[in-house]
Amino acid sequence: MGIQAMKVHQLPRGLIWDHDPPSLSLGCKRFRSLAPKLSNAAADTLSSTTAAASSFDLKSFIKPNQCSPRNVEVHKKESSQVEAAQPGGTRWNPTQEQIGILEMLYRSAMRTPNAQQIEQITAQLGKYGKIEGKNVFYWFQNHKARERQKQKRTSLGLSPSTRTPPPPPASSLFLSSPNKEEENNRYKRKCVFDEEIFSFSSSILTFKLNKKNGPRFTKTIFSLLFGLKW
Amino acid sequence: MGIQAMKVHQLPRGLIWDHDPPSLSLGCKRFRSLAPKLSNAAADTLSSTTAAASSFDLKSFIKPNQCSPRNVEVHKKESSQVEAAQPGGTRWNPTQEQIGILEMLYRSAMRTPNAQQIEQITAQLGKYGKIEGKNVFYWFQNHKARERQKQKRTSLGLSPSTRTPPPPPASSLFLSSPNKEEENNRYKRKCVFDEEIFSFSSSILTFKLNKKNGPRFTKTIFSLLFGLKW
DNA sequence: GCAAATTAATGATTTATTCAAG
DNA sequence: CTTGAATAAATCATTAATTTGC
Repeated sequence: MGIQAMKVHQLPRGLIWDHDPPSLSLGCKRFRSLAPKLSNAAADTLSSTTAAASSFDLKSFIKPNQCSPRNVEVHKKESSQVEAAQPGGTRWNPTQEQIGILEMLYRSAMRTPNAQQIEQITAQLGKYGKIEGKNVFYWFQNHKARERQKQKRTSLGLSPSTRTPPPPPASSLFLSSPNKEEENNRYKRKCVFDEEIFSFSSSILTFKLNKKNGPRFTKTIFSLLFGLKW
Repeated sequence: MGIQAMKVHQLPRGLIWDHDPPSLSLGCKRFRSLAPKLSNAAADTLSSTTAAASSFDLKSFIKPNQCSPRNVEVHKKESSQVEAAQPGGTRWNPTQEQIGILEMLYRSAMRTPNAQQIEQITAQLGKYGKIEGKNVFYWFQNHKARERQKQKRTSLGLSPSTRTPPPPPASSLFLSSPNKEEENNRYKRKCVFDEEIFSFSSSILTFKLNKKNGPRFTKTIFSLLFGLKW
């Protein structure tokens, strides 16, 4: 079994935003001219690292802690509504045409469009309303995730006996996806992994070991076993 | 390096980000003239949604399932042209200067730089070696995550009394059975546990873990060993 | 010493989770 | 409640360190 897993890895994926990760700091002003005390220590470090780097203008990058998006417990908004790039609408509000096209693509098996595809889709959807590449990116991510979510919840509700949703052994190899998405093969679900490990069933561990490095791990474990001194 | 045989191909990672169609289509033909049945349904949907959208060129986006990066069983090497740029440069390999600056920024409280900041940082780091915005983005993500990880593990090892519930009864040391579901719930920090379990394959890490967490791991490991079925 | 074997570190990618607008 | 947006966690994959057998 181990060998079947020898899947060669996949192709690289693109981040869709060229130079524009989805605005990572929502309600954060830029503070470009701010020079926190921290910059001193940092500057020292820099000089100690390399002289050349000393030309780096640290101050222009320093950002106060408060800007850390998720950690801010307070004022998220009053820090001025930022650049307010969008006059009014803060987030993308897809039109029916756009949704139609996206769903069509989704049904057509598209799940994780690459950079170029996103570009093209965005261009097309742009005909029906304002849109950015990241909107397309997020749409697919969310759509995928929520489909999985729903599926999980459904299966859970339908089979209450699923105490241990058997990550079916070898047999599943031939039974998989008569009707479902092929994405099952991707990751070993975390929860499943945990469960099995915790229950000491060993099957997962064995599987994993076989899958990843086969004999080598087996050897290691055995030597460990025999060399244990507890 | 692990298994040589596994190394089947190396794609030009760096390039694909710009406008990389070629590499992404590796092993996947475009089928641009192909009109899968799926597209029919999709087209119907589309038309039902809006007539205007019908001008959307679905076919140019259709992608066969096999093209899903993670599932692809590629065999290959480059489809010729493509790379050219990086002779073997698959992933970003930061220079000392770059790392120095990044760490400096990190110590200066920067955690999640926004798009503009990333742009600036990239520009600066570009002086010391090839780099892209995504590298900066990822660096911060990883650095953050791994700091958390380390912290969590450390706190777990150093202060077992804080969170770690009463260590399992000694008597169960070798008797753990796959049925023990309660025990599963006792450990809340799944990622940590995963990590540790995973490290089981490494003699060195196992030693460390054993040293830090003692009995709990001893127990786990023994249980696993007795359950193994090679 | 050195080259192969192995481990540790970390860059890159995808999934899970969370927040909040509407 | 739905869902766009964003971050955190998990995972995969490649490279650098390090160890090991000659």
